[in-house]
Amino acid sequence: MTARVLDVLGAFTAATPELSLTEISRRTGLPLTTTHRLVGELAAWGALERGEGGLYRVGLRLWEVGALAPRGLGLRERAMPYLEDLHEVTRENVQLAVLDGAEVVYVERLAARDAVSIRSRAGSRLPATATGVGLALLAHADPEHVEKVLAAPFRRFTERTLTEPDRVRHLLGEVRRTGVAISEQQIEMVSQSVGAPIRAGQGRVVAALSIVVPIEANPHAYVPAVLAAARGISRALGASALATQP
Amino acid sequence: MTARVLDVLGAFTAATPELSLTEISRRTGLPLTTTHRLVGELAAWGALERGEGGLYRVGLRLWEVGALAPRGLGLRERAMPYLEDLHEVTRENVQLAVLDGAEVVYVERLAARDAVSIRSRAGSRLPATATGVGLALLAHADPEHVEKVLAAPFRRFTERTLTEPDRVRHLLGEVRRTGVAISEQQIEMVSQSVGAPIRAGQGRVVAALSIVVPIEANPHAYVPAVLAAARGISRALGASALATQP
DNA sequence: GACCAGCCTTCCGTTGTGCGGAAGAATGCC
DNA sequence: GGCATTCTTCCGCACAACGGAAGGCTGGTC
Repeated sequence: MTARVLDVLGAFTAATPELSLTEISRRTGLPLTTTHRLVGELAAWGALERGEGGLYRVGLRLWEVGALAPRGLGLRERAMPYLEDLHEVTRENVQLAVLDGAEVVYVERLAARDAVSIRSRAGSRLPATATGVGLALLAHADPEHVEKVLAAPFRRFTERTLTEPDRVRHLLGEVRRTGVAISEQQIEMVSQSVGAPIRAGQGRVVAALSIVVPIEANPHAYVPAVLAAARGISRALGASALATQP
Repeated sequence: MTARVLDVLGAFTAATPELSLTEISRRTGLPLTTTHRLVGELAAWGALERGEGGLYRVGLRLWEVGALAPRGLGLRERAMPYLEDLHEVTRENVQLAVLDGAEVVYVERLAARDAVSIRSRAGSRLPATATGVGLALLAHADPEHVEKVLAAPFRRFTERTLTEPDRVRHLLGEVRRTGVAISEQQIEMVSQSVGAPIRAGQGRVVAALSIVVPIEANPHAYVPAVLAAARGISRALGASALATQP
């Protein structure tokens, strides 16, 4: 029955953070009565909250428990000073992400006012092969895992989105050599990103950061600043036993 | 049985973000077999993750769902530019919090390198009456709710921590008049905070921000900057129907 | 190398808790 | 006022969750 509780929580998305009881029932496929009961129990604990209009939303208590995730806010807490430095120095969007299967999950995103707009937000996911952070993470991931990722279907956003496994393998080799991943126009035609891996104890790559700049900009100009921030965070994590990815 | 699943999640704390199976069983009072089964189901979904040493921790998937909480990351996402402005201009610690019962929950905290150290982190809680953000929130809360809060036992941190209901009532009146809450030496003897309410659609107070400075500083000097940031965030939230507190 | 303590995993008989259809209340729209 | 939709409550039923027992695994001690 645990699965049902989690299905209810999984019904909420970034696009629809507030749902009616009936809508939750529809999305989870559970009978209305069952949904009513589960939602009531989740609300009593604080995992869900009910607004004035009768719509349910994720509650503060769940956010608090979620905030204990070492790979979530735990990571961003320690990375934050370096992200802010990079953000201040470059005046561009800065992102921090971890690998989860074939996707990256954005743990933090510092948007810049006049910068090119980006579609990620904290908590959102994108395919690893289509992002600077993802390429930086895959370049240092277990080769078996990389092959699994490349064997799965690719998701396309623009005509520049990578879709051939061999091109990705080649690019990952370049990333390993240069230490940075440059991803051009894969998500939006107007932007590119420069990503670098972040290491924790024993040198394992546990996260990546990237800066997102307009396609007209020279990405190589940002490489020193991105690498400096990534190294700063890596040093900050050096004493921590933050676990590696699968 | 929903309660058991949530009890398992509730076993994790900021002090102990990683737990063994036996420890989870101990903390929740559940038999080992039951704990094993529930933890396995939570891990299969991604709400928990198991590290190499066999310890469990809150998983990314739960953080992602938690990130959908409008009163959590939803709020901070929109507040962030103003928090960063305040942070940059003042070079002090900046916090964003919401009221939950008799406590405030910190949704964001921007620490400053050379600033007085503070004990809150995103996801942590403190009594509302003992903090700048809490006083700013209570000043504009439903009077019945305020009386409930004042009727409960007070938690003391320093000899300056407020513990008399009448003094709090008086102070809340001042906060309503001046628009800001100054909380001196209530949590740590070396610091004080300046808090201001943040309003959403229809003028309801839904959150508060504060700046934490050394006790030697003149708190009134920060009032204009704090109010400006609070008003900026309030305007940013004006178009949103972010719900009010209970 | 043997032994022990502590932790974790698997099995399986038992039972009580979760299930969900039915009926009705509430709300908003025409 | 009638209707459609959503939400709430009741309660008989059955099966999925329960958890003790047994055993495996690991690391430390002698």
